[in-house]
This record gives sequence, structure tokens and C-alpha cells, in this order.
Amino acid sequence: IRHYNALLDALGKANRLDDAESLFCEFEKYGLAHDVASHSIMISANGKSGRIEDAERCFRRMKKENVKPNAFTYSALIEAFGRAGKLQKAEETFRSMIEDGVAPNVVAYNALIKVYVKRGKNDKAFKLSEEMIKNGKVPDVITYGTLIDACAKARDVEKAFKVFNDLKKNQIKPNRVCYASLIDACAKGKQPERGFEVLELMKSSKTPPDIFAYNALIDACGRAKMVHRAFQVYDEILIAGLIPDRVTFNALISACGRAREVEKAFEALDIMINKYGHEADRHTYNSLIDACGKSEKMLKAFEIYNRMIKNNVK
RNA sequence: UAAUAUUUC
Repeated sequence: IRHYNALLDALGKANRLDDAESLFCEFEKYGLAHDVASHSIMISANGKSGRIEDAERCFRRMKKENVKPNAFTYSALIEAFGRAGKLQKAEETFRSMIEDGVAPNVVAYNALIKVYVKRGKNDKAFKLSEEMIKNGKVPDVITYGTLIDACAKARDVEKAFKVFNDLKKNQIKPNRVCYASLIDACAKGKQPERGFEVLELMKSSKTPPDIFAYNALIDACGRAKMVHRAFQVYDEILIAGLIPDRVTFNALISACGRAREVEKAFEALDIMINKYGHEADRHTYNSLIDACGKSEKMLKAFEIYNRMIKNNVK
């Protein structure tokens, strides 16, 4: 059964939902009964593909087959509802989890916290993190990472650092995600210098910055219209032996746009395409058009727009 | 065997 579940999961992760569904239905033929993992995999796979109704259907099917959902199942369902923007259903799922006698674990809490953050309900996110402690669950690095991200989205730099300090107070070692989120908070809060400090902190904490951290820092420079420094960070990426990705260039182009440096934006575009082989995506086009607009190069903006349509970028 | 967080906003 484990091998079949693993196969189901692989199909789901390869976005081959129909194949996964077929295999799921053939279990009986092989003399296998679906277990809780089989069902959870199907819920998760459908949820991740944005097929929330199918995910719900899988959950009902599970009940019909008298297989008891566990924490994995509920977490997957909460995540699925969150992805679909259905906050109430996510909350409802969390409650029914408790009613069904399945104690929410850290992952279930984290999943719902994330839904709150996604919906901009930071108060509820923090409240739930406190509630989890009251219920004897220990927030993990993901809990803190999610909360730091919540602060970033609210542009609350001070609170982001406060959460980061809480994390350390609780003897948790911040990982790259936490650092990148913290830099993102500095970016969104327009405090690039603190972002650079966090980058240094990463280095001194034996957590070499990854591309996420660098990209967030480029964005920090961009929002402060510090184009030159943004490109310095880009150089540092290369020195660190990392490969700049499309986000790197999009952030650079966006930075140029904010500072009305259209020429530089196109230089970055050129390097992105011709040196790294990254195709322009909708963010790239957005930033380019924005850059042209800000510099009153409307003709150029229309040209880019047409190129975007031609290349079928949605 | 399955569930949760970060960058281009």
C-alpha cells in the first residue's frame, strides 16, 4: 500500500490528477484498500491544483469509505481551502477536526495561520499562534516564518524583528526562509539598511544567504529607489556563486522602473534573456511597461505590451 | 507512503 500511495503522490505532484484518480480507483483491483494516507494524498493533490471542489469530494469519499481522517488529512484540507481563498471553510475544517477528536498539531495550526495571513487577518494569525501555545503546542520555525511573513505583508518591520527575537528566545534556529522573510519585511517597510544588516547576520550565523534573501534585498533597494545598490546586490549574487533567476531580474527591472532608469531596465532584460535564458513573464512585462510609463515613453510601453500579447504571456 | 512558511506585490 505504501508503494501505491507513493505512486499516487508522485502522480499528484506531477500534476497528473486524472492518472492519480485512475490509480486510486484501481486499488481494489489490486486487492488494496485505501488508507488514510491514500485519501489525504488525493485531497492534497486536488487542493494544490486549485480543484477545491474535487478536494472536498475526496474528503466526502473518504468518510463514505469509513476511513478516519487524521491530522494530515485536515491540514491538507485547510491548506486547500486557504488556497481557494475560503477562509470560513478553512476555519470550519479546523473546528471539525477538534470535534472529530483529532487534536490539531503544529502543522494544522500553521496551515490555518497561513490562511489568516493570506487573507490579511494578522490579528487572527497571531491570536491563533498564542492559542496553540496555550494548548501545549510548541510553535516551530515554520510558525515563526509565517508570522514574520505576516509582518512583512503588513509592512511592520518592528514587529517582524520582534517575532524574530521571539524565535531566538525560544531556542529555535532561524532558517533561510525566516531570514528572507525578515529581509522582505525590511523591503516592504522601506528600510533597506536593515535588510543589509540581516544579510550580514545570515553570513555570520553560518546561514549563507540564498537567492530568496538576495532577491528580497534587491527589492528592498528598489523600493528605496537605490538602483545602484540593487545592482551591487546582483554582483554579490554572482560572487556567491549563485545563479540569478527570473525573480532577480524582475526585481532589478522593477527597481529601475521605480527610479525611472529605463535604459538600465532594458539592460537587465537583455542579460536575463540572452545570458541566462530566462523568458520574460508577466512580472517582467508589468515592470517594463511601468518603467516606460513613468518615464513617459508610452510608445515603448505599447511596443512592450504588444510583444507580451504576441508571446502569449498571460 | 501523505499535510504547513519566504523573494518579482
